[in-house]
Amino acid sequence: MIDVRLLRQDPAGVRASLMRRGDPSLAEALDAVLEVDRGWRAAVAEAERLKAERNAQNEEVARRKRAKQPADELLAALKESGERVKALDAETRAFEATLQSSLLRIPNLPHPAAPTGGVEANRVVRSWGEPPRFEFIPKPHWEIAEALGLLDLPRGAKLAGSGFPVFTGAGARLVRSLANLMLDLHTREHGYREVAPPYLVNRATLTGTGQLPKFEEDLYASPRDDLFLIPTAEVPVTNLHRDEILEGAALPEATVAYTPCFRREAGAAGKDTRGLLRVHQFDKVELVRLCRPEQSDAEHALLTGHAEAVLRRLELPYRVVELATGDTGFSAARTYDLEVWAAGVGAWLECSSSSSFTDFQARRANIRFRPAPGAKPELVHTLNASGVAFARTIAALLENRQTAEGAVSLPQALIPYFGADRLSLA
RNA sequence: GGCGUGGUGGCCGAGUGGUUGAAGGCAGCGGUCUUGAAAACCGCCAAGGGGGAAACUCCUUCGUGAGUUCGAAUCUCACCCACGCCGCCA
Repeated sequence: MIDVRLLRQDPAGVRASLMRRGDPSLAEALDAVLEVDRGWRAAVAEAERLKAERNAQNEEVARRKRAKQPADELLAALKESGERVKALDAETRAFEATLQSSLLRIPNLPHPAAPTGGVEANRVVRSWGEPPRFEFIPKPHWEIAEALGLLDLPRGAKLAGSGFPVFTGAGARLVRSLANLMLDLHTREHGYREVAPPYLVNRATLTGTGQLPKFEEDLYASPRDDLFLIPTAEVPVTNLHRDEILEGAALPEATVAYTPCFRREAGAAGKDTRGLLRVHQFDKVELVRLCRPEQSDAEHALLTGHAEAVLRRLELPYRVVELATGDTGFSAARTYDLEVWAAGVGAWLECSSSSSFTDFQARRANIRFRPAPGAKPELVHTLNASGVAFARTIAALLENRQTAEGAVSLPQALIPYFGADRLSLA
């Protein structure tokens, strides 16, 4: 959620910043918020005035009762003003509800340094590794996986529908070894605390990180229980400290979680969806950091580096793309995507998204910290990055490291986890 | 899923309609005493939000929401959560 006080203080500045996202409808949304806010403030001021008046009268009533004096005329006046207070309270609540629901649908303000524009303005900020060269035409991962018995897409479709892959045999073992490799890397070398959170969460949790109320249709839900399957571990992990005040000394806080992710990806059928390119369920190791506001830019760089370390460890060539304002997600102020090269499909695949959310999620989730003992609480800044998503990483791994004989050689770092140096038929 | 009990300040725990924002205890902070510490004794001490340079001041808060009432921690309803027992289940 954006800061209402900032909006009151500098409506033009907020508007200009939001407009960098390139969505004209945001201007109207902002006007609506400002108008509701004016009404709200007027109602609150009037209600406060009336209540103060009534408090004084009530005290007098209590005093007279103790003194056994009559207070009939005061009671009559109180009854009358009570009606007005009730009406004003209802009005205030209505304003509040409207204000809240409008604000919850306005995206974060872009980071000043983020490039302005749509996807065409995204820029590659660095890259690592060389795309492999082959003496043969490299196959796409779904062919490799089928030949080696790593993946059973038809049976996944039978169980749940297309986009729900079944990893089989060495494929399942590969998933497990990747999870261990990534978790060990982040916990032992990058200092993250590991958690295993719920995969179903409530509305408050999804509102905290920004998926609700605006993107309910992207989520799988259990309506009877009013619970939703997490689209990313960011949701439960960031919300661990919802409605809490952290000690300043506890920041920055770094948490890692390995979970499946469930995404409806509605209307995404067709191109770019074959094999593991776009699925409804995939595993991901997620990194979440909470920090002081002044730390968040440095934390963002550090976090992105932690995600990159996974791809380096897996010896997968990748590039880092800084997203332009129009391509940046709803809650994020700035995002770097990590795109891994996949030789079989001949494309850069997004396998991690590293974002800084400034205080946007913290305000929604009410996550604060105490800058110093005894000081007033302030909102933290939240950041997260995939470290990394499995499906596309596995696709890249199979495609880049396939051999002429139809096997797949594994990167050094993965061998001890997997227990063999290659995936092959034998 | 059924029945029951309960949710009060950092913690424990009083409190069934009017100085209760909340007794008492513990913890914490300051002091007396002591070579130092402990013990004992005395004093202070809820949180969050708004305004203010500050002194200070206003608002909100007794699980959440709604209701009754001039007035609610206290009465009514709904919901959430915790614990116990039964049932079911990996």
